[in-house]
Amino acid sequence: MTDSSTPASKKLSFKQQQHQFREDAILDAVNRLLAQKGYDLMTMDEVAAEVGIAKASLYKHFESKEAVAAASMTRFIEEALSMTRDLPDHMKPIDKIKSVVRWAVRVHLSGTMPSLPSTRSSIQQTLLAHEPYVEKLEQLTLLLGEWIGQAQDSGELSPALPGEVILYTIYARSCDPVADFLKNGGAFSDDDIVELLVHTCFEGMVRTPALPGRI
Amino acid sequence: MTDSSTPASKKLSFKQQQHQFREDAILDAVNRLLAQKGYDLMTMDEVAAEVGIAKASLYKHFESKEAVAAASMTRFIEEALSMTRDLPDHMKPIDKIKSVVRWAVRVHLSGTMPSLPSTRSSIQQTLLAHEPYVEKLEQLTLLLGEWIGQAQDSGELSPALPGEVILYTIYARSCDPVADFLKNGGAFSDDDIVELLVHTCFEGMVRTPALPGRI
DNA sequence: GTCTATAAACCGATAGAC
DNA sequence: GTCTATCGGTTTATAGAC
Repeated sequence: MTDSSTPASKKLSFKQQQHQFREDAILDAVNRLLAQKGYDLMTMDEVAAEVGIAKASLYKHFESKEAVAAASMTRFIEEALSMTRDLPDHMKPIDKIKSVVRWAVRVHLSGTMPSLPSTRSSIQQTLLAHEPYVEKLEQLTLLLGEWIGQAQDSGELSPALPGEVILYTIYARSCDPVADFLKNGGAFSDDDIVELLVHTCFEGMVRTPALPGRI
Repeated sequence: MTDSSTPASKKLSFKQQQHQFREDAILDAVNRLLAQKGYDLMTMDEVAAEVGIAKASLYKHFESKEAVAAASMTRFIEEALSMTRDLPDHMKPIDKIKSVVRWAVRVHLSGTMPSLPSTRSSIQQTLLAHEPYVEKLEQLTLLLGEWIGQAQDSGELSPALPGEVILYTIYARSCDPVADFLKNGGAFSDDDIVELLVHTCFEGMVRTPALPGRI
């Protein structure tokens, strides 16, 4: 179904290209709907309507609602992983970590962040049983964990905080509802919101002595 | 329906007491289910089963699922407001604010925090049209806004941060999924989790010069 | 593969007996 | 007010024609 491996040829046939294009369109729609309404409120009728095909056609590409959501989330994690791996080597660990959060908040604001860390979604356990997703997530966690350790060793992140706390906080801030509230308020640009969130995430809200006038 | 005003008598009749008791039991169940699964995944069958009555009886007390959820949320906000108002006057504004967050995280960890700031829940707009809820929420916001301003004036909170950002962050941290992750991890006690969350919320995750050994 | 039409399950809400 | 039984609507998933 999602098998795009064609051993002995670099180019895909026209039919395969069309198939791949259609599947990408489906995943785009799912991604958008997951960001807007979350898994439970998203219906397959909506997905089909947004793609512009019949619902039955949808089930020729993916065998269930859970499967299509898992595929969408997996594609998203792959993007996050590839973005993270592409960060230049010369950056300091703390700046790499901040870049990841910055990227995630920006994606969130653009309305294409599937609601990841919602313990209250019925897809959570399905996702944790979906190996491609878990695998990529573990690789991302490994990479971030390394940088967190380095940043703690160099004193850029607090060594007194358990690594898991920092890791979970980074993941959680990527879907922080504060971004939605501020965007709905309309008083700030997306760039402002990103910087405000990254600041409160890493520096907190207390007065820091080294602060200049603005933030 | 929720009319408990009996003008000329301090005591409620037995029937009224029983009615009130039953309604409290319903709201308790709704509160628990809202915390566990959120509004959309909560079913009226579950609520009825948890209370131990038939679903039709539920509808004698509340006219709809939306109404019963709104009543539960309103009762919760009233508790938060009353807890906030009861904070001793001699406390510094920053400590009052921290106390509110501490209380909220503790409630969250106890499994009785209805999922408030979920922009992706279908009850959000219903709630904002429910006057008793909005009224209490505004009073709470007013109180917190005052303390935030005072804490910024005295330099305990960063004056460079817009007040709305601090306010929204306080609300958001009360339902932070990080608490769930850490609790599921099992490596920390509830007290530990509360302190870790409050710390990252106010002090951030960077190394603060004034830090002693632990946190 | 795509469509229309429909089955099967679930859920919010109600009817009517007691 | 509480119950059982059921309606009406929605949603996931599929059958079958093209």
